[in-house]
Amino acid sequence: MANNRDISLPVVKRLPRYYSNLEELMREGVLRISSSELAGRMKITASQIRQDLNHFGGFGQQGYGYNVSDLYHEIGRILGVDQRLKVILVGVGNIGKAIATQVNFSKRGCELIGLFDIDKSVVGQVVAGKRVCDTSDLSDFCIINKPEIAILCIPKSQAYSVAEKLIDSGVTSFWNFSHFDLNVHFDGIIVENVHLGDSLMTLKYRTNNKI
Amino acid sequence: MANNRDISLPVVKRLPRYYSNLEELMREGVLRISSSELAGRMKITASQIRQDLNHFGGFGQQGYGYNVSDLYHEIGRILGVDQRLKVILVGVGNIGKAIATQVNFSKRGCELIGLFDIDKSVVGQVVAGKRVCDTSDLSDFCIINKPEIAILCIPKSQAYSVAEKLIDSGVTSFWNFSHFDLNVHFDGIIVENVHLGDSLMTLKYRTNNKI
DNA sequence: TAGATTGTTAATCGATTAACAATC
DNA sequence: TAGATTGTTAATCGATTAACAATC
Repeated sequence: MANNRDISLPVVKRLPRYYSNLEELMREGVLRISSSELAGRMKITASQIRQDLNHFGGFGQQGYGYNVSDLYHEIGRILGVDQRLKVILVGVGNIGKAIATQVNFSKRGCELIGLFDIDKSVVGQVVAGKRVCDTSDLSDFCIINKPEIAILCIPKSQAYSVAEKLIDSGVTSFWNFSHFDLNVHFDGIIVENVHLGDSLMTLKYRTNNKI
Repeated sequence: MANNRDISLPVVKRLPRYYSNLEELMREGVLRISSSELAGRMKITASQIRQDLNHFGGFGQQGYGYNVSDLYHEIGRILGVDQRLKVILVGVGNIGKAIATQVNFSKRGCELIGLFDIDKSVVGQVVAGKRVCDTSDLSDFCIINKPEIAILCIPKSQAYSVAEKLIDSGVTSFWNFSHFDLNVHFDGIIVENVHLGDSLMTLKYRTNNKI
């Protein structure tokens, strides 16, 4: 079994997909599954499934396959679904509001502990059961509450100064919905980008060129 | 110059990033740039930039580099920013509303021509300047108006039947925000997935394991 | 035991990086 | 012309797939 640090990003990105497929199988009442059956369902190869899982340990049994419930819980553990990582969200506009209310944080081992906006007309509003705070309180809040993850739903123009503040206050991980390239401007941080505009343009290109 | 069909997905996914970096350079008034300067800005290699661009043609000049404005417009043309691809959105909940109002469709060569929801209390509302229609009108609308792209912001449980209807009515491309695996259930369609939950879990794993 | 299927090593494939001749 | 930098080919790296011995 490899050290978790050695796991490549493509493997990590597939873990949530395994997890939700196993959840589905549990709901269907399936007790065991072979790598090739699961591969058929997910339209990937059985080899890849066995390779991926064996990065984390031997969860299967020769001649039998994998116990669905066991594997589901193992992957849940790997993904830390029963953690309680503290998350804050900055920028409670359309997207921010949607993320705050729509994403099931607790199911994924996160806890949304603060919402921030710079706009005085938004500050004080209650979103997802929480009062939106003023961005000027951001640093103090982070130093006291030590959130691990910040969600950025702010305009590109504000991203640099907000990220700088957050990094100075100890935040290292960003779920970045802003159109700003955090990795280019800061070192040693962890970033997942959700660049909606880029995603749409990629889709458009593929639509035009049938790929 | 390769046929557009031969362009690999990793290359296609980088195009929007080149585009927005060139836009930025234009704003800064930079007239020319070498592959290594651009590489420095984007934290990628100059080799990759030259490889990527040469899939589409020789846009540079030996000893000089690339003309920023020319390259910007070439990539815009490749991405089809002055097209008017017809897009519909199904599921006007939190996320759907945010996408409809926040994404700049016209800037990206798209036109949002219809919004649909199954919930009677949402039907009739005006979102992004458009009246939300009933999902029961979806097939007729698509047969008449022939949208190329559908945005799915619906629950997993509704995804199969909605996608089937859309495919039967001629839609081939999906911007999929639902937690449903379209590619597994339908062949020959083009899908860009935005699985927010998966993205958050990936970020969490990376945060826990510092990768 | 025989059959099935894993865990793991080896082969292949594809993407990225390096090198350099072409050329502006 | 000399210097710079591209376009393109070759080398490397990493991820995926195939194969098979181990074993339940």
